[in-house]
Amino acid sequence: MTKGKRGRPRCELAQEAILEATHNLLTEKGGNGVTIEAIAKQANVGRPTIYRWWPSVADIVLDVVLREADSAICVHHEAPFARNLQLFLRQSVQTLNEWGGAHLRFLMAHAQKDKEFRERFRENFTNKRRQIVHSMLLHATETGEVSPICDSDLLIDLIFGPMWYRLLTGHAPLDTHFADNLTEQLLLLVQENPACRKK
Amino acid sequence: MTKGKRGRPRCELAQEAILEATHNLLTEKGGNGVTIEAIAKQANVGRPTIYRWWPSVADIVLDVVLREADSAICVHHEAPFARNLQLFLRQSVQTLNEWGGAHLRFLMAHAQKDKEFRERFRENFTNKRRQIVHSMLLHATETGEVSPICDSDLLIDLIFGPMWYRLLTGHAPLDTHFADNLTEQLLLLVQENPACRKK
Amino acid sequence: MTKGKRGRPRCELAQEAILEATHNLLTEKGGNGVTIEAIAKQANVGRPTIYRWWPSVADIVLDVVLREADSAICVHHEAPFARNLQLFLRQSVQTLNEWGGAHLRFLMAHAQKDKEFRERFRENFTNKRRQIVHSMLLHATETGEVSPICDSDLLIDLIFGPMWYRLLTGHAPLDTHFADNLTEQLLLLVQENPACRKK
Amino acid sequence: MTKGKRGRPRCELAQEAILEATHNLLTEKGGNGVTIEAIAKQANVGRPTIYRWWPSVADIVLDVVLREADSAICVHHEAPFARNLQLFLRQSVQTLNEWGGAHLRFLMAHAQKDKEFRERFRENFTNKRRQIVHSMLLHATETGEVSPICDSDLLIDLIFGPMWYRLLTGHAPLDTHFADNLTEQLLLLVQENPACRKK
DNA sequence: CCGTAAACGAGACGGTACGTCCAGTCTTGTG
DNA sequence: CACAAGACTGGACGTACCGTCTCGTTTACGG
Repeated sequence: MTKGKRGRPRCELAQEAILEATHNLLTEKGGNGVTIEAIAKQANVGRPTIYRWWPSVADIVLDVVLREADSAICVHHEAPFARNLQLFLRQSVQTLNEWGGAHLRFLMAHAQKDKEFRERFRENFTNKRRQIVHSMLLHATETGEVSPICDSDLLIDLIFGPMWYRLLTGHAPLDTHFADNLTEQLLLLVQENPACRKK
Repeated sequence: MTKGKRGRPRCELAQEAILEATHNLLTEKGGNGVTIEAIAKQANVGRPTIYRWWPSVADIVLDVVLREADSAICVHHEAPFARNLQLFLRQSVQTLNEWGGAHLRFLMAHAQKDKEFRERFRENFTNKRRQIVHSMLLHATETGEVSPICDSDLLIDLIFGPMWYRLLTGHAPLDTHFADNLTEQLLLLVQENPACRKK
Repeated sequence: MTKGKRGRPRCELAQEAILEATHNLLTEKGGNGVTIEAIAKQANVGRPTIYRWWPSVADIVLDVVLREADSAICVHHEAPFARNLQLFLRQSVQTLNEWGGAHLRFLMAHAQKDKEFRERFRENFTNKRRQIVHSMLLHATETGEVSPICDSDLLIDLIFGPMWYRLLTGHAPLDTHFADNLTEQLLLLVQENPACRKK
Repeated sequence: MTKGKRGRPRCELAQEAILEATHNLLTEKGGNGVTIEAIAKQANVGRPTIYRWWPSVADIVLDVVLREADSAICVHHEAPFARNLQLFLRQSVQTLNEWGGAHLRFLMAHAQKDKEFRERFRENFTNKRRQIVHSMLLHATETGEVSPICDSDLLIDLIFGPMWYRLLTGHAPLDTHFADNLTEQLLLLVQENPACRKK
């Protein structure tokens, strides 16, 4: 007997509806309104159907974010590094303000409660985003735009850390001004940085 | 008619027990074990007694952290700024590793779900911590150790952001090595920083 | 175009497997283990296949019982009535103890929840069993072994009622001793019964 | 605040409401409508409140029946045994027809699925009812109205068995005619019964 | 020095959401 | 075209906590 696919194929409409319902609930009612029950109701779907494909609400939100984020990322290596970094930060900040803020705050909150999800989140989102920046840095090093990086991990922390920090605490706005100032400071560290050069 | 105080004075032992029980639950069972119910049981206290003094679990945790943090902060302005910054980061990192990690992760997670608590958290913890650094910077500016700061808010974000980021995502360790490297980079920004100087 | 048979011929093995699986589940796991899902899995059969032939689990169990019961019934009219009655009760009691108890308890329980099944159950099982006794009584009346029966329905209730009662409540064992004692009492009612004679 | 008393004193009111709601649901919608969820809704009660006091729906129904049954039992030992027996059967039959049928069918059905409940049911209902009859028989034996009973258990089975049997299968009506006929047959067994006398 | 009023433990209350089981239907690919 | 496999909607389950609300019972001030 061929092991192949038997049985009713999984209904993609259902998954689509679940993701969309989750997205809508997040943007409309914020993180507290995102419940398995509410999603199921909004998507006209049975609760067990949700559990068949996702282990928790947070994983659905993660899928929503990944799907949107994939289409949003655009880095042109041909452009100068300084411009690229500015663009990346501006885009990130803009996304957080437009729709992604509630999503990411929800994800990070859940990641603190569920150790296994924290790893999935890190693997599928955080590290992916870091790698984008890492490759940007590598490319800029080759072209000589930036000094050789001593501890690129720390540098990347300096890029994402402040954004997350502002997003989560809300002590100051996440605007273009912030993105540009951050860009400026980071460029200072990266260009003519004696601490890096010597290593 | 002197109204004065009638009735039984509030039992401070109860509050003490609640704070201690919360602390123990957090360190032993992690964030998920900290529920009003568990705290009440552990502290041998009725649940309403808790609600009488704190509006939510997170506020108890916040009190636990504030009490511990107050005793942990020690900044000596007489020391050189570079040394002070290093000390501050090392102490912060050490605290997060020893006991404070679970606490702060719990607080930040709850701050995402409860808007009003987010403000209390920001007011009583985040901003307090920022002010310490801010005054350090001001003092160092006066002594000429660091260049005049154009956007001290951003600079402070660059200090706390990476720490929170590592704490919450867990993608890399929060160790002395990290604290020292971060110190080094921050000092570069602060000393002879043309971007700041010119403004 | 010859009509002939198109498509896959229906598999009688499947129905066999379903009945056997149901029987096994009942005897092994008791009434709670008998679900459409479990039967389908045990019989290596799709659930819709079951629904094609039976409207509910109880109907499958009824079929299992009917099939077994048909082969178990053996009444010899030539024997004296007293002996026949004793044999019938002993056999019934023995069947309930050996395998049929779980089956009949399951059937009776379901009959209380599903009105339509209750009628099918009564028609195909209860009444069939009553008729066997009824014909026994009729034959015995003709031979003069028993007095003419005034209300044979009640008499038959007195035969089956106690058995069901013990089976369902479990307050006392269903053993040979019980069967013999019941036989004895019933014979008293049936032989030289003034209440019946006079009518 | 006049909406109703909340808090602890509602305790008894809640249980009252639960029992009444269960009773109403049973009589109106039959056994299938009796769900923990439906009861909770009908009684304006949280589901956990129900679980705090009863382990299952069947136990609630059992309480409903016990409460009603206690008030319905009336046996006058001064009356002659024959009259007493007739009264008992007539009352039992009447109760089953008026309201108790659905309740008892539900109880017996659940007793088949839940072994532990079966014991509670037997202990608190079945055996209680049997003891009433048992004491009636004992008293009648002392006064000489009935022959010494050889196997009173069996005799009691002959009283309750047919009633349950008719109730559960529904093959014949549970009316006064039935009660009187059953009384008549039982009296025959009990008076001048050689099978008993000789033992 | 005793009455009284606040704070206490205990825990029941109405609820919300959870994650699971199973029912019964529908859809597909295989033989 | 009957079948297995299995995904679908949906209803009820029993559990964990929530935040609110009495219950008596301390307990230390104020009359």
